[in-house]
Amino acid sequence: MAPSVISVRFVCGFVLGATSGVAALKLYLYEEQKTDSDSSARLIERFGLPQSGAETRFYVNHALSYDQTRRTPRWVAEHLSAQGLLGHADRKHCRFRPDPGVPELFTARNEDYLRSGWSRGHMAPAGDNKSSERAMAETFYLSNIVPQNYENNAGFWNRLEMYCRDLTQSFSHVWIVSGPLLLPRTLENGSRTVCYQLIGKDDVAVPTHLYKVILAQNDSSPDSLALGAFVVPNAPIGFERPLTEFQVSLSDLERMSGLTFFPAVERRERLKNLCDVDSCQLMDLERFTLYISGRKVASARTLARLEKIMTELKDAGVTPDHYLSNLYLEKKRELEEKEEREKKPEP
DNA sequence: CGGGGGGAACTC
DNA sequence: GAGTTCCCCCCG
Repeated sequence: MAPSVISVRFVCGFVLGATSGVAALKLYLYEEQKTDSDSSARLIERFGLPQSGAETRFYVNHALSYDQTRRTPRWVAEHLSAQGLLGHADRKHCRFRPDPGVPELFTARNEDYLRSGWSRGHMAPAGDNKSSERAMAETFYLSNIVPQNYENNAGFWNRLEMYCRDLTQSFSHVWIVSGPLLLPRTLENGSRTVCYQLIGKDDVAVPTHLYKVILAQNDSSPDSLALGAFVVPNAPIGFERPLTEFQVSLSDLERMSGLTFFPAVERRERLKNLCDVDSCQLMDLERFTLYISGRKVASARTLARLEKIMTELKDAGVTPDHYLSNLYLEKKRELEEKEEREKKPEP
């Protein structure tokens, strides 16, 4: 079958200097002051003022603001705790689908992503919602999804999400805000320019970067909050790159994103650096490979598949640890019984 | 854990 | 016949 023709579209724009922003702020303040005592203020909104659809949307276990222009979220917020991560909801029972709460005119569709060269990357991860089938299903709404590099999604970003879940072992509460960024770059002529790809008939914007803000708190010292902000390019990132390489200051991320994170936190100047009070270390290659192999062993359905997983692990130069070895032996017994049963009732 | 794809079965 | 859904396969 011939490969289908894929139209690739890009959006480019210039980033204005900071001075115009200051001017706009002054004008805004002036207008607001003037219209406060002006009855004609009502006339301007007789037929309503434009709506952006950026209001906060609440789901079982996450909340987000949707960007109707980019067909992606602006931000997605969630709260993690050790207790809340327990459960057995299975992503195999979930399907990516348009968010029924987003107007059809502005929603992304699966066809936009399929064969686009980009994967559908969760912002609130499915793996954070094993406690509830509904909560997990809602994370598969395309309002929670951005076009993400395959290797990044399955690799570095995946390990970052695992690290966030691990934090619930050290902290009572972990709040996370994740989202896409469309960052400018400097062209050869020196101009600061935003340029990003659009995919599908709905022109879903491919972010240049992804961000994650992590806020952690312990019940034992609730006044002591630790925060880390990270900006990750939407591209493959190898195991040799530490998470700390991608850490940025909160204010820098706020400048980039136009968002104010955790506005209700008092005394922000007293926030501790997460990477000072915690390792901020992602899984290394060996541990990650062992973990992935464990998941594959658990889901193996034939002995042939099971043996292939172990062979590939050996070829990768990784020795199974006790956990994986036991998992393998249990699975082997289970599959041997199963395949024996399937042979017997032959008519 | 994070993502794909194809095909059978089903519906209209 | 086209579209949808589910199941099972695969990959890093």
